[in-house]
Amino acid sequence: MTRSTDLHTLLGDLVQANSRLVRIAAQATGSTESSATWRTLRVLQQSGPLRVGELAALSRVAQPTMTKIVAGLADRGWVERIADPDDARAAQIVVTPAGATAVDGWVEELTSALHPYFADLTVDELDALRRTVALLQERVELNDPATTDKSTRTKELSH
Amino acid sequence: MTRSTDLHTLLGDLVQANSRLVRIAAQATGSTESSATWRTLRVLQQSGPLRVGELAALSRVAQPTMTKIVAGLADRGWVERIADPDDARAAQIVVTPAGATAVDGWVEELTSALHPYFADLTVDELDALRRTVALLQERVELNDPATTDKSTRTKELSH
DNA sequence: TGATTTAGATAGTTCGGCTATGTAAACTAT
DNA sequence: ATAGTTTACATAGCCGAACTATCTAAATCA
Repeated sequence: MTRSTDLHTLLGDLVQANSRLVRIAAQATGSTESSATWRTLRVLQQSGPLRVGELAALSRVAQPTMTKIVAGLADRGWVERIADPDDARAAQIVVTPAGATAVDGWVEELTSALHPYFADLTVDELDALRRTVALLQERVELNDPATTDKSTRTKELSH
Repeated sequence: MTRSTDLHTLLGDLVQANSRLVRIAAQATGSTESSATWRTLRVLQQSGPLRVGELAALSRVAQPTMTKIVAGLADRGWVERIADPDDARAAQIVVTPAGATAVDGWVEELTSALHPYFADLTVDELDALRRTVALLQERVELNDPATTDKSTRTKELSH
């Protein structure tokens, strides 16, 4: 049905399907905490301690947005600010053990909720899904946004 | 390859990658209109005229949320309410030509923004991506929640 | 030292999500 | 036929997450 040359259509469909997947996940978990919370914790978990500005850039949100998210996380005891001895303006944000437990629990809840939708995949389908996730991670996950120029990504981003 | 335990991880990674993709798309387009707007218009385009309640269910949001979204769309002239002669409580929501133009433009903008990230896919990668999108659509797109029997999904949407 | 740049916090707005509840139409049962 | 119930949607009110603009304070530089 989709033409092989129609990458545009494919990407549009991908985003739409993703959008629906996120809605399903949101409803299925019934989590009172919201997506930005978990997104931020996962970035922190995978990248280690970061400053607010770095975290904002990696998460692709504006700095004041991240300031608020971090404030919320700190309120819940899920992150801590470690003062930077060399720069009194900044602090490293680190995930606490409680934060790690919370995010792990949420991932478990989320994946359990989605599992029924994907429990009966064939081997081929699973393979395609696995390769696509790897692909998306390679292209999209924790890579620097355009503002932080890396010569290895100049080509893609300047297009 | 320890498939069933892998699936959990895979789904978690999928959602996270999706979440990042959506952030990239949001920033790349610089669209002032927001995702719920386009999501709703696309659902309407693909399903034809719907009542607010049907639209909310298909979009997996609460009915008052959809009431607000539809009000915003109507303000912009992108949808219209067609009174139902048989039920004075309800109206069919239809996309106007202006709405169709707007959503098409946004999809074009979005996919153009994402294109550089995926322009250099190999044939195999493209194939995996295409099959995954088809898979996601089958599981997730415009279908009822998991409680609905799979064999009867996809039917009750047309008209 | 004084000026500039940088990191982050505040202020203020908008939007999209939710629940609870109101209202009027449609249905149902007597 | 009407009273009560159910249904469809709107309204009200809350909150989180996103944005821009601006402020403060620290670091850096001339």
